[in-house]
Amino acid sequence: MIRPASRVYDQKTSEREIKEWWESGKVYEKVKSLGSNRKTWYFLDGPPYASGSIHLGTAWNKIIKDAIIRFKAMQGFNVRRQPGWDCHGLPIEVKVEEKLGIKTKKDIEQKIGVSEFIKSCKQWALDHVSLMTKQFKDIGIWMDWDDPYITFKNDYIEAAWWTLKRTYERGLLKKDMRVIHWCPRCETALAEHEVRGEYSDEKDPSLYVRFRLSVTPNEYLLVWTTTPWTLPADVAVCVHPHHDYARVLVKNDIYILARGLVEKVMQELGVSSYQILETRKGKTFEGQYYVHPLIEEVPKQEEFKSHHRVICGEHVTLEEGTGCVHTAPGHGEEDFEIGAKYKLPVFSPVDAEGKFTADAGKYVGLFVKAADMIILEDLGKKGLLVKSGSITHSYPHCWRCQTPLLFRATDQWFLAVKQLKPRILEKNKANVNWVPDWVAVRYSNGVKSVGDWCISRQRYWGIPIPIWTCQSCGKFTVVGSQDELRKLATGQVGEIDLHRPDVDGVSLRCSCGGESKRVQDVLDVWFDSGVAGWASLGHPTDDSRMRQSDFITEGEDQVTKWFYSQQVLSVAAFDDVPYKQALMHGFALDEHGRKMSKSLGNVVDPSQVMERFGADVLRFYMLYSNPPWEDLKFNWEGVDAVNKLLNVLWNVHVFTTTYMALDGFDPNSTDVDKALGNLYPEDVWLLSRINSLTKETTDAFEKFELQRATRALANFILEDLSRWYVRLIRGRVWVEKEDPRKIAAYVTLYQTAHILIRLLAPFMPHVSEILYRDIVKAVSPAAPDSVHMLPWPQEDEEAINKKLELGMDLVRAFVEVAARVKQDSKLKLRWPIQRAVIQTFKWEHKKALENLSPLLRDQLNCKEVVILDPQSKFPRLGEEDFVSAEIEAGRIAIDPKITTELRAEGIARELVRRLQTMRKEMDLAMEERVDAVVGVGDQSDLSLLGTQQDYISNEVRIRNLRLVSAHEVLEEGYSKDWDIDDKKFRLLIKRFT
RNA sequence: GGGCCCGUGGCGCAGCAUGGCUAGCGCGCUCGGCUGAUAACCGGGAGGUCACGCGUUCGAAUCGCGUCGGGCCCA
Repeated sequence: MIRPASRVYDQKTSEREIKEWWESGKVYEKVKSLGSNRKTWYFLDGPPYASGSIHLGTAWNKIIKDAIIRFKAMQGFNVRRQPGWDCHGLPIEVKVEEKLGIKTKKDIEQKIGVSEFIKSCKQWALDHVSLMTKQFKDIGIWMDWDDPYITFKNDYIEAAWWTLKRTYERGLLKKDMRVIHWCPRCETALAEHEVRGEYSDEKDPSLYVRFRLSVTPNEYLLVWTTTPWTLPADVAVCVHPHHDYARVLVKNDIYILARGLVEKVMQELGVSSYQILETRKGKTFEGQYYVHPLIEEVPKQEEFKSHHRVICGEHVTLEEGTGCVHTAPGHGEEDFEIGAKYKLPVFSPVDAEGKFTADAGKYVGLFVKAADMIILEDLGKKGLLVKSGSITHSYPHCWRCQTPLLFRATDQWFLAVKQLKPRILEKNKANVNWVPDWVAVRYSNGVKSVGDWCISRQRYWGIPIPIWTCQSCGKFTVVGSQDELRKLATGQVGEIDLHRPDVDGVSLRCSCGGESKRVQDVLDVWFDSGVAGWASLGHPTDDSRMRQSDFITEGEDQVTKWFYSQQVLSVAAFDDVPYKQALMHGFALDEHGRKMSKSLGNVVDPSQVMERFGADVLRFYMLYSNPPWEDLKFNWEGVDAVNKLLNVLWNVHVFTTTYMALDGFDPNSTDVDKALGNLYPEDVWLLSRINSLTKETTDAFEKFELQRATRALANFILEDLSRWYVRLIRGRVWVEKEDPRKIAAYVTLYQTAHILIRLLAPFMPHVSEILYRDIVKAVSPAAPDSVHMLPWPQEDEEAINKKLELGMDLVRAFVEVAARVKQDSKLKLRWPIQRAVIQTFKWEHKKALENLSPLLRDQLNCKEVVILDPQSKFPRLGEEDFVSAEIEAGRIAIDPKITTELRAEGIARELVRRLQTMRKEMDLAMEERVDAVVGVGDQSDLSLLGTQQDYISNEVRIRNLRLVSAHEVLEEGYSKDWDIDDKKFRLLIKRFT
């Protein structure tokens, strides 16, 4: 039995109840088992980082995924929907350091101990996995929460090891000394992509230093730098070979600098009088020796004297500085490269903490930035400092601790991405469908500009790099699995957690007979998530473990991160890309399009939205306000609009269930075929619309244009269903007898709702479940338990009638304009009119209106409608006193004369409305009958209303209706005085029990 | 400095691939109306240099170039 739904929908309570039922009834498991022998659709979840709690962006990400997953499951696929968690890496290490109150790597090793530290990191990750899992569940995200992939599990680590071994076998893994970004606080290398977007302004010294040429005592190379601390490591000065350089005489000294910069530099140095002695190409200075400016302070530089000269490099720019670039191969990328060409020593007298080593002579023990001022002083004392000032420039910082990064030359492990690039681009182009399509451009631009990938980190909480180096022969061994480790180990390896410090304790036997020790590094976390495609399926042993994901989706920052790292590792290990379709989504910004940040105080927490509106509203809103790939400007008013939509949907449900319950409507015992034979045009129309909607929603889903789907659904619910169809059938459902035309409306409504709730299910999983329960499960106990177990609706092309849909649009347009005309003529809408004349401009439109004229007549509230051919003569204003108006499709004229009969009907309608209001105020049940007295102030109206008694009684469900003069209303009951059209009325309703 | 995306009434969006009606919709404001599903709805009104400039064209919100602002990424 269908029962009337409660009048208001309490989202929070209902959603909680539904979730509990999903849990207790194992509904998710049932849905999953439906798919077990169907075709697999492999979705891969990009693992969120398990440190904080979820924010709007993470919520949006999972909401998009969930909607698509649910859609695919309903379409009949066996959807792989395992969630993942990214658990390793510096962010958690930093949090744990804070928690333990420690600051340095020494503290970790000496105060806490690596083992304890790892334990704390693991616990931190687990705590946050469970916190975030709960938060995702609250939003109604359906994934395998009990069986996620977790990057710190042994089998996951083994998959990463296996992958690394693959890269080694293919000659893509190499150890190299490189100059890379280094965080002196975290004491580790950072990869290119970790530095991306981490530039912010930093104030640094800006100084001009002169390097004296060895042979000519008063001639100098003029050098500009913002990092005086790199001068102790300077070994050469670089000029551009093809640019002009000038020898400039200032007082008794000669300076060499780029010709094009002379004026600018002289002005900056405050030199007004100078003379350009000569201009030569940079190349001509090559090989000229200079005296290192800190030769006394840094005795080690004595060893490099043969290198202290002018070299040439095309990387030198004339945009700033002097065109003479001091070169320290140990502290700059370009310096390192040009240094390699000239075989310069890579001198880097700086340790992991950013302090000078003994090689730096007098500066030993100083933090490099702190040494800046001292170096400045020393240069000043020696008369080599020409000018010092300061500059604010953009400089990279550590993404975790905000420490300004240094460049430092160290031994690191690299993946030869440069070598792999052409293959990545080729496979990507052939095998990946990017959504939207322009992301493909963004992606390949990113790949083209990328260098080799530094995968080693000098940290603890990460996948240990499975490389062991022989202490005697230096050969290294890459281990691909736990088994292999046991086989090669010198001793017995029992149960082992593959993290540090346990793995560090395992020594291997080298083929030379020597003993191998593990390299101390761990892997970059982006390596972890990069292998998710196969690591989540278990430890691979061969190529067969490669399975392409059918679909992945992440935020736009991941284009050069996760989308990229996956492709690199997959092409390296399996020679193919690991996913077929990638949808890039935007960022969740505040309502003004600014980034949400704690410092701006504009952060909106998803739980705030849920608290006020529930999960369905949050979900629908986030998929409604934007295309997924654009940034979402979060806006409370928009959320409110969706809430109203939900309210309207619920009201339609209340309407439907109320009347169906009243009439005991049962879709299973009703003769549906007979009812379908009695359909009104508006019924046929609604069935056409719901099928058109199905088509549109499916198409939008397939293209991941989720906003198109939600907007079409919202439009249907508001415009077609609530504002139009319900209005049209109101009269029919009010009829009290068993009327086939009423049943036709119920059948139509029922069939429509049955489709609608399925279309809504991926977006609003809770409310659609309730609607399903109330109208489907209530009458069909054998139906599946959950709406989410139903198949996705397939549109019935036969039911789609575009001509009828067009006709109905025209009806609505004419009804709308008629209301305007009446209002302009001061005719109340409720008062009927005699005649309306309509003319369309096109035959096609006239044909579309066929069969709709009775409907038009009712909705125009008139006695007679004439629809003219496009070429007929249309009544002009004045000709018959018609009032008229024109719309795009045609025009309409109405007769504004109010005859006696029309007046009677009009007053009757006014009375009905007021009596209904009174019934409502009395809180009468809808079908409850009453007695009523209508007291009329005006005698002529009293006689007029005689013809309307039946009408009034019917509409208001009155058993005995008395029409009397107003002063004669004296009985007991609920009475009220009214003023209608300046006439007095006294109405009285009496309930009888 | 480079790549990609976005910029339409106070706010949030549609329209733009295939240039052409009076540039639509929702929220908000305002006046009026309707209502036994509806704390819903309908109609009128005020409110727009379609970021700006130049160009192509008979005609540009729509196409091209440039500038400015926002976002992500790269340097």
